[in-house]
Amino acid sequence: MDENRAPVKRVARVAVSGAAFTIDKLYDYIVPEPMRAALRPGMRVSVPFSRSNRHVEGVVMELAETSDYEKLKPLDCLLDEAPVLSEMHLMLAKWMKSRFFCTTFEAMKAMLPAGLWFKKEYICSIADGVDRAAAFDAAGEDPLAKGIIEHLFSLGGSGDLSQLGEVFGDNGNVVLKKLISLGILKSGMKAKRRASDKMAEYASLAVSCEEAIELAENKRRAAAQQASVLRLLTEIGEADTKEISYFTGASIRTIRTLEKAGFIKIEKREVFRLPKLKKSDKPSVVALNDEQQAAYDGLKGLMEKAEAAAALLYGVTGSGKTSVYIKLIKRAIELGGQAIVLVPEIALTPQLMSVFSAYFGDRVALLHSSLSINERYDEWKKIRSGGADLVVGTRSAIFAPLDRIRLVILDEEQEAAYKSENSPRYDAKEIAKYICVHEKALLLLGSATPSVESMYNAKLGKYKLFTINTRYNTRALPEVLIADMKENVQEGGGTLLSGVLMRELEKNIAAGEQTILFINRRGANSSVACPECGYTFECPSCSAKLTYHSANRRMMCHYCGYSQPSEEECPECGSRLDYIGAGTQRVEDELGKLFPGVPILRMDTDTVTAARSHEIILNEFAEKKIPILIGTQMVAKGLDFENVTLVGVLSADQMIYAGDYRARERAFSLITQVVGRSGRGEKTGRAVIQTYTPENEVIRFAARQDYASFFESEAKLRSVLRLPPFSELYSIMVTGADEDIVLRCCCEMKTALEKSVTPEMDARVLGPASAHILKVNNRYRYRVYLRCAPGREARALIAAAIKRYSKEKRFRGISVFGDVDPAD
DNA sequence: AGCACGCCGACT
DNA sequence: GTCGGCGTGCTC
Repeated sequence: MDENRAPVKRVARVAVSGAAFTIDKLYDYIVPEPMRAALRPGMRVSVPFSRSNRHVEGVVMELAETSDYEKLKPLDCLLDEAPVLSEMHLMLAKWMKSRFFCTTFEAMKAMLPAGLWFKKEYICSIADGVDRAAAFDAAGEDPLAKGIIEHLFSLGGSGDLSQLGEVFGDNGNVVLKKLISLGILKSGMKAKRRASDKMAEYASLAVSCEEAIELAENKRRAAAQQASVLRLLTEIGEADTKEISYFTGASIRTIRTLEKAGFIKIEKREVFRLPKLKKSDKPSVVALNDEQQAAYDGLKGLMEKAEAAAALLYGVTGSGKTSVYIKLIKRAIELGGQAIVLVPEIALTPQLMSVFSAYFGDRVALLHSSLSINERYDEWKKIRSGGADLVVGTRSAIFAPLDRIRLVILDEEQEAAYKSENSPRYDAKEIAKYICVHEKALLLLGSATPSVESMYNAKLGKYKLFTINTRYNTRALPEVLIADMKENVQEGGGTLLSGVLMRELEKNIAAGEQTILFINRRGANSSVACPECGYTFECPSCSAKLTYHSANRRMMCHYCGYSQPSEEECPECGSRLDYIGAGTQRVEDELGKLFPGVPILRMDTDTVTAARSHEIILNEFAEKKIPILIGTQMVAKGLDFENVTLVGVLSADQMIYAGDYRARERAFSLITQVVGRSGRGEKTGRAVIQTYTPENEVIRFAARQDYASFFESEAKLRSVLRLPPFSELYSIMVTGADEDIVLRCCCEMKTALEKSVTPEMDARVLGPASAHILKVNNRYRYRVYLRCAPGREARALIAAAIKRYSKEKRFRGISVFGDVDPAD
């Protein structure tokens, strides 16, 4: 042991979960003597907090010595044996607090798997020293009280409080309180981990192979099963006892007998419930073409320097960025490092996932949203114990507990999915930058249509730019037709499918080739409207329309989760309602009429369920050669079908003109990708883009797959409008039940901000503007924006404003949140 | 946020 | 008298 270690510190500085943003800071606690030796920063502890000394969770950020012990409380207990967060992650949490306006604890909570957290169970039990007679005596004639006491005794003295509430109803709670005040019952709390460690027993031979074989041969018929266990173990060395019993038919008891006899030994070991991976084909050697090789060489050079670096890999669709990633990851591992690969949404990139597992085998850990709590927890443990060199996952995988990170890759870096839409609203790209700077690692952003911000940084030289221009196998770009929907309507056609698209569809069906029709998400949700009077169903507590979900045949509110059964008739005029939405389903209907008998596959939130995943639908599409696939965003990415020679974008306009300043960028990216889907096999593809504004340059650039021109035009526009990356945009959202108070608070905050900005910040305060959905859960939502030059001062101003206005007495009942570069 | 403390009105 | 309403202030 290290004799010269610094003296054990007596004070722990803790980030607590009970503290809101306004009062969030590190709170000091005395570490009781017996815990001092074991306590280290990064461990979770339970501490008494506030006047009531309620027990809250916290994370020890640092250890210290301090002189005024008198006012400190001692911490209750340690919740971990070893730190769950590294020094780097603790620093990251502090930085996230200032960057994303969350508490330090919230930031750390986002870093750890849910399975690691404790679920508090409130229990109620018979008080010490109270026997049956005394308890029933106290209950008197109250049947409810008698029932509760009887129930508790039948449970062995204590029960879950919420369960008791369910069994005995609201009056039960009143009686419980009374019994507690009489001292008959006591309430308590039990902490339980959300995920448990799964243990398995492994058996192996305790004797040599030769002895085991001899033993097995000398066994009598009656002990045939014992013999087969021994034989199996001589062959495979060791195995899970459950598996042994499965393969040999021997019971666990038989195996135990062998252990008692000393022939085998059994040990308990932790096992990881890992998500099963589809084994893909054996990996071939990655061969790079000249451009790929050049990019790889440059990136490798950056990585080997072991200095923080950032690079943008701009490679057109189908240019083989993945091959470059794989070689780079291999190199990072050779250097003794580890890598993280982030993908925007795991469901959309199954191919990528299986490619990585084929190359890196079980040294890959997967972290994504569709893992169960237990699987996720186990993957996290596997990573922490050094069992993975490569972590592949969605946004939160950036927090993977690796300790030798050399490379972080963000694939499709322009995707909005990298920004968290719930608190803490962090941006995985920002986190990746922070981590790479601190770990002296290489950050690699990859995209076929880089975000304006990233390309701008590349042009400034902040990111090193690598370009791959040639498509793999040098396939030709698809031929793009732009269908003017204005003409279509004048000619008496519908508003969904243009004549151009119809003719191309006909050709494709006749040729036995496949078509993908893309409809964007907005409008694909079917809000219910009366065809006669136009009545729509609204959520009673939000200013949002209810949407129909065919899975449960209910109308639901996306914002608060309210739902009601669907109705047959319009409550206003009594006419029959139809539940065919405006989106994919309507297109499917129309196509069904136009091409009777032609199979059509639909992929949207309605048809994609747990049992029928994306993958299953896509396999069906590929294998059965179904002529037409209609879908939302989901069909736009990562799919590669040889027989698809026609792609249709049904309404390009909705994407371009709806929403925030990034709508054009998103539309360009999406259309470019969709068009790129066509003709990935031998045959050249075609694409049809339907629009009411064929002269729109976003559409023209996307049709030509002309990123360079798009970037130039968009960058100029942003520069003129002083939008990111030429400025920074912050939003402060104020919510409250009283619309007047919310608005008054916003106005006052705006004036205050205008006064406190300095000329150097070059700032403008905008708003107040109502949020995209004004009312959610009966709370009105308005925001004030601050647009200014990038810098720390602005963040401090925002943080101060949040603190000040959430405490302001005049604005009682409001909540204030801050957000950087808000997504809507 | 969440909880205790304290100061007022209604009621066994 | 006291139970409980909510306004106020604090959190190592």
